[in-house]
This record gives sequence, C-alpha cells and structure tokens, in this order.
Amino acid sequence: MTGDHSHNDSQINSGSKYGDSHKHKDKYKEREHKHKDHKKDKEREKSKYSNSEHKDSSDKKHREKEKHKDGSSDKQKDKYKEKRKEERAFDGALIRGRENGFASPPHIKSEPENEELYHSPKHKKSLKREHDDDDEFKPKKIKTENDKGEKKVKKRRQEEEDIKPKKKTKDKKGEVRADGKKKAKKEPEEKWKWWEEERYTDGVKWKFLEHKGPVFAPPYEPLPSNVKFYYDGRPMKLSLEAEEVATFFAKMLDHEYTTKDVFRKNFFKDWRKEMTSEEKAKITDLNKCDFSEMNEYFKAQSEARKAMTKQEKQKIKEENERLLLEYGYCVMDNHRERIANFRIEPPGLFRGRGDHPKMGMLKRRIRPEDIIVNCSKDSEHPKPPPGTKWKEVRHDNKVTWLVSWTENIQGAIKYIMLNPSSRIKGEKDWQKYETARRLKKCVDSLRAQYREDWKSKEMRIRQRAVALYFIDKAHVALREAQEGGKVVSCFSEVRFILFPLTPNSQSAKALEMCSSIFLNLSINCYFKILMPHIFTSALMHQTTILNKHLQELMDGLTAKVFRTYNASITLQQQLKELTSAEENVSAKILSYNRANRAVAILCNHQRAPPKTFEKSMQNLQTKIDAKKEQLADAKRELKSAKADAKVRRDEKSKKAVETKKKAVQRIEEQLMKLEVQATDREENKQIALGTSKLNYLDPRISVAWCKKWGIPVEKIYNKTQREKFAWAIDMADEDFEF
DNA sequence: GCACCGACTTAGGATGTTACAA
DNA sequence: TTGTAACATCCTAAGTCGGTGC
Repeated sequence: MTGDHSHNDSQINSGSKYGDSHKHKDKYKEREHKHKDHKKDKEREKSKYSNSEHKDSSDKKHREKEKHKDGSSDKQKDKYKEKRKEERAFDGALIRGRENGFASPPHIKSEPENEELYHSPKHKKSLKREHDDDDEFKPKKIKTENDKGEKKVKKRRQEEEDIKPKKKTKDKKGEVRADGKKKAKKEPEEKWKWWEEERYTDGVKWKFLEHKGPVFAPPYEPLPSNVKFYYDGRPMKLSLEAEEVATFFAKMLDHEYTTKDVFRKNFFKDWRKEMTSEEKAKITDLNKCDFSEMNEYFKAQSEARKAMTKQEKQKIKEENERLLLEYGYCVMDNHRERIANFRIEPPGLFRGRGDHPKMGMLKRRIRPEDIIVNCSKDSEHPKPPPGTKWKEVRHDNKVTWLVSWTENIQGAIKYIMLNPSSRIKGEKDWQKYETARRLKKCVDSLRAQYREDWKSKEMRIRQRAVALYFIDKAHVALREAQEGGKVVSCFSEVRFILFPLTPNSQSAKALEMCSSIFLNLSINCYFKILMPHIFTSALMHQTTILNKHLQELMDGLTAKVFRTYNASITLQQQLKELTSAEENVSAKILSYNRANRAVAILCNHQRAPPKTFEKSMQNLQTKIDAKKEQLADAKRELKSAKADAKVRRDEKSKKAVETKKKAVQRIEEQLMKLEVQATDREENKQIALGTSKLNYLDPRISVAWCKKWGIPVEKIYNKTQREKFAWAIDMADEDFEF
C-alpha cells in the first residue's frame, strides 16, 4: 500500500531521530545539571534508608520530598522529552502525511459489523474471560472456545485453597527443563492454559509470589598491569574506582557517542567524581586521556571469547542456564513463570537516544541496598548477598513487579517483571486487543461525531475534535511539554500542523482533511503562527482531560487504543486483500509480510538499514543471476534431450527428458524463491516489523490466517513469539474476526 | 487544576546463536 | 570446516496513562 515510501521521507525521519537536528540544538544547550554529587547522593541515601527494612510511611514521605527538591533534572528531562516527541511527531507526520497515513482505508467502513457484545473487562462485575462471553453470544464463531466452554473452568482461587503455596509446589511445576541441552529442549508438554481460568478482580495481581531476587552485575575486574592508561602521553595507574569508569569509556571508543561533546562532557564530569584527589588534580582534560590500550585489550578479550573452544563455550552456556534456572523463574500462584529481566542493569555510561542531554553520565552500580523486593509474606523471601541488606521487602500484590530500584540518571524506577509468556502479561495483552475490538464497534459513530464537532460553535469542542482526529488518523498523541515552567499538553509545533497548509508542501495533498479541519487549524494558526503550540492550554490541554473524554466515548478508550485498532484492522484487511488461494506457501508468506509491513509503515516503525544490507543484497542478486544461468542451462539441456528423444525414440532418452524437465522445474522454483526473498528483503530495508507484530497486531488475526491457509504458525511466529501468543494460538480458529 | 510519580508498555539497537553456503 | 547472513534474544531507553497530593 505504500510501496512508494520514498527515500526522502526516511532520510527526514532517521535524520532527526538520531539527533542531528541542528535546528533545535539551541534548545538543548548544556545546562548545569544540579544533579547531586554522586558521593553526596550516596551519603544521603545511606542516612535516608539506613533503617528502611520496614515500610515506613514517614520515611516514604521524606523520600518523596527529597525527590521533589531536586526538580532540576526533571525539568531538563521534560525539555528533552519534548524535543524527542516533537521530532517523532513531526517526522512521522511528514511520512504519514505523504502516504495518507492512518487514514483508514475506505474498506474499513465496510467491515462487517461485529455483533458480539464487547465490554470492558475492567468494569465487569465478574471478570470472566472474554471468550466466555463470545461463547454466549456467538457460539459458532469461536469453535474451539466452544469446546472449551464445556470443559470445567478451573477456579484459581479454589485451587489456591486446595494447594497451599508451600515450597514443595515448586517441584511439580510444569515446564521444568531438566536437560541442559538447548537443542534437545522441548516445549513443555503440558502448558498451563491460564486463559481458561478466571481472572482476579479488584486490582489484585497475585496471591502468592516467591522468587530468588535479582542477579547483580559481576564485580569489577581490574585491568592486568600491562594494560595502561595514558595521560598526556605518560602512563598513569588509576585507582580502582576511576579505572572502572575509564573502562566504560574505553569500551565505547569505537562508538560515535564518544565523539559527541555532550557525551564527553558528562562522562568527564562523572568520572572525576570517582577519582582520588590526586587523580582529580592531574587529570583535567579529557582530550589528553588515552584509552586506546584499554580499548585494544577489550577487543582482544572479545576476540578471545569468540575463539574459545567448544567446551569452554559450553561451560559458559551451562553456567548461564544454571543461573536462569535458579533466578530466571518465580512461583506465582502455583505456577512457575519465567522472569523477563532477572539481571540488574550493569554499571556503565548512559546511552540516551537522540541528543539526550545526559548521555555519557555514569550509570552507577546497583547494590542490594538499592533494591526493593516484592513478594508474598508467606513465601521464602529472597536473600540478599552475604553481608548486605535489601533496601526494603514489601508485599504488594496490587503490582506485578518482583524487584525495583531507582536509577541515578533520571531518577526513574526500574523493575524486574515477568516474561511476556506469563499469565500476568498475557492477560493484559489479550485485554488490550479486546478493547481495540470494542473500538471497532463504535469507531464509525465516533468518527462521525468528531467530524460533526469540527463545526461546533464552541472552540473547546472543536479543538477536542481536531485532537481526536489526529489521534485517530495520524496517531499524533497529545503530549506534555514544558511551557514557561508549566506543563501543558499540546500537539507538535506549529510547523507540523502547518505543513498541510503550506502551498508548496508535498504533504498538502496528504492528509485528507475536511475543510472544517483546515478552518480550525487556520484560526489557530493565524493567531498563533509565531507561538510554539497550537492549542491554548486553558481548555483541553491535559492529556488526562482528553483521555477522560475518550473514556466517555468508550469504556477503556485511550489514545493508544486507536493505534492498536488501526494496526490490527489494517492487518486483517490487508491479509484479505493480498492473499490469494492459488499462491504457494512462500508466496503467501510474502503476502503476510507485506500486510505486516503495511502496518509497520502506518505505525512508522522504522529501522536503520542493516549495515550489511547492500552487501547481502548484492550477494542475493549474484545468487539469482547464477540461478538464472543455471536455469538457462537446464532449459538448453532439456531442449537437446527432447531433440535427442525425438530421434532415438527409446525409453532411455524419454526418461532423460523427464529428468531434465524435473530439473528445470526445480530450478524455476528455486529461482522464484530467491526472487521472492529479494523482494521481501528490499521492501524491508528500513521497516521494522517486530514492533507491530509484537505489540499492535492481534495475534488471533495471524493465527486465523495461518489456519485458514494451512500455513504452519511457525512460519509466522518464532518460538518466543509463540510462547507469548500461546493464548491466541490456542483459542483462535480460522473464522476469527478482529 | 496542576505537577509529579509509579507502573506499566513500546521500541529498536546490541549482542549472541543458528543455519546455511562455499 | 569455516565464514557469513539471518534470526533470536537481550537490554534498556522512552512513551503512556492513571493516580496522588498539594
């Protein structure tokens, strides 16, 4: 659908995304970040949390106050955020503008209305599975569901009563992989079908949770004495602390980051904090620092790692697997579930994306004293490493995280949570798609309504309607931005809104806007042409206000539901359009990828073309050429074999003809496969399919498509994806309609 | 009503592993 | 057997949204 995705567009996009944007540079002028001195920080934390083993509300308040005091960094963050969002919105809008973006294809309207009853699980009295309702109202649609409906529905709560979460339960969890060999690893035979059970109500996420806590980053290993750091041309032995931070920089020497001023400046500032006073006195200029020997050492190490013998590699692998087995799983409500990120982020230099003002800052090492552990009271609590204490152990079953800590760069909280294959993530995912399906039911009237509202006499209503239009069609979400110290929500800069009005803009044709939209924009633009934002903050500038409005329109509706809905409905529609029954499997998969790609383009999921793209494309072309030659040869041979057979008229030559014929056929097939591959790859050059596949496309659409056309689901989803979408694979049959 | 924050979800680059061709 | 491309997984930054407290 967007085959003409132009080169220009992508340049615009990736260009600004990766932070060149000179136009805005002034915006991010270096500011003295008042972020605390690292050491002060440490001290304060020490005093703050010295006796924080127990949850203490006054302590918490105190902590909060402390946090608020240090608002400077947050402001900076906001400012930075603002810029990033602007760029994205602007770039995305340009691209989508040209391509007529999210404007739903005309066919969407003609989608048969789904008569199923949708309701938000959130507000249901009984949080029974959505498909239970499907069964009730449309039994024939989801056959498999129907069958299951007759099965007894296990009651989770009852189960809990029956099997008290004593330690022993762990041993019998289904998916234990006893054999260390990965190749031999089997999918667990009996996978828990959580989707056939009841959900919790009232925000309870679990009743029992037990885990072993996080895995900390390995301690720093000092450099061997022959690897030296040089200052001003002379070797210099660094203290352990300073050396460690230096290695972070040395490891990144080949990266573009280390050439950036901001990065260098932030790094140097934080590095100096780790130095002894002598070092501090001596090392005053980063440009005089020579890390190259260190850099080479790390390169050599990584080479050595690659060159390790099979046995050595195997040993490491086994150790990793042991770690995974021990720390990678938890027990949540009688089921053993995989943890997503059980390793604590190691220390290093912060790699903010784009022109992040904090890039290069030191991400400090996380210690047990920074860690909040969340688990059941009656579970065996994870033990902190000997001689250390957790910051806190809490038992909050209204949240899903197992471990959390606050990082030092932005002051944000980081979490350890469960794998996407877990019940807790899967349920949420499923619910997300159900909300999007409910939007499908009312999207037409909703669209009609906001179009109507463009004409409203009330400015507030008109603006809201324009906002909705953008959210729906261009996925320009309202966002928060700093404006004179106040947080306002707004759309992107005027330049973004203006582009459809600029006469020479190619984008003018792009957004199929009604005249009343133009009118609304124009009014604003005339008045605010020099202002940074389009909408006045007085009326609707809180994201929450708009979201409240969305809630009124449909239960559970937020801006992001539009994205899910538009993506999924587009996939379904594109699959219908592109798949033809005559095609063979690989052609069908190409069609699937094309449908997926259409969605990725809509959602503006871009990627940098792989570094090896041109080369690999060339290689493929060479292969194709060779195959063509081979085909020509084979055809010639067939021809002469035929001629031969005509003369000889014996069995042997007849057989030879058959053989040659088959050879030609085989080569033709191979050639086609290669050509399909080339097309697919070329079209995929700058598009990232993963994000939409993983986050926006209702997996049941893909599963239904696979079942309908007899495509093995493995061709569409790899193992991890199949684990994540197990619920969909199990429940959707070929008739599934999004 | 505003500012801020916690708890998630989304995003895509980096790194590791596997499959396949030479 | 080796080198390489493709694919999978890991990692963590960034975005979203609702809640809270002033």
